[in-house]
Amino acid sequence: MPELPEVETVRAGLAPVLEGKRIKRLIVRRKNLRFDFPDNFAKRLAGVAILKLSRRAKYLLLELDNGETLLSHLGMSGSFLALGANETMPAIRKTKHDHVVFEMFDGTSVIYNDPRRFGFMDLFATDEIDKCKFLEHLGPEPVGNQLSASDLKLALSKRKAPIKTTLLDQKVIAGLGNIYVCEALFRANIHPTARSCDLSLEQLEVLVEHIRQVIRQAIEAGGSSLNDFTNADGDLGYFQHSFDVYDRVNEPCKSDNCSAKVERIVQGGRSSFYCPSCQK
DNA sequence: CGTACACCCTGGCCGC
DNA sequence: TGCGGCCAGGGTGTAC
Repeated sequence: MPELPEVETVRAGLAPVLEGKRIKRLIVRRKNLRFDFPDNFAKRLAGVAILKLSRRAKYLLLELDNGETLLSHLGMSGSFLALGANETMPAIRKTKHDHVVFEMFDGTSVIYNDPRRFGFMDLFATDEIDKCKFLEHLGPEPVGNQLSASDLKLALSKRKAPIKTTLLDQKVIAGLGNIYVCEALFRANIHPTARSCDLSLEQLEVLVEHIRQVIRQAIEAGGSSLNDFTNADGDLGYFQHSFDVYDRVNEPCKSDNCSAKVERIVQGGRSSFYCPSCQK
């Protein structure tokens, strides 16, 4: 489900609920999600305070006051819901895949739900979190000033694979997923099958600017809700209404003076949506 | 090292 | 109403 903007939306929603608060009890209803939970997971978190919520790529990081950091990945279908002390579970909500519940001393609960169980949670020493196996090879964040067209040019120089699949590689840019790669390539007028190494520095400058822009706009919109993505308050994002190409096969291109229809191809087993007229 | 592909898992939707 | 096939926001392991 979630790409960078959705994870950032979750982080922003959970921060006021969890930062500075202490965990009373952790309920873990399965022994594993994608991977086994770390040893004594619930026991290690009971009584621990959460200092700070941050995000790296598509990872949510909860810095704890015991010297450890809880790293959480939402996979394709993970979501967190915060329930205040006096709030009750929405009646229509499906609870079958509520796998982890954080019960806080102040009475709030934070529930992790993940039908497909591609998500996972792990614990690492806070001072080594950047070197943990999940984060150590990540490329630059797309927003902020770490991503430059010249660095990207170098990273792509020996890549003959299509730009679409290369941009999904988290070692190249961290946090992009299928939706925002499709959208950024459309805005930059770059065809998804273009060979990565063939793109000029000028094209990459345009691409980098559009990646930054689309990610920022999606964060402002609270992410994209395709089927059921909601933020920590249970609300839907609305960036899906702004898609130019994603999931719009056979619908008209949104560019002025373009009469083409959006097409879909499969690359690396994933759908790519693009305008055959605007993207070269 | 780069690339292609199967696979992990559940659920929604579509055609029959 | 049921069933098979296909699709889905991600990442990893393997073979070449």
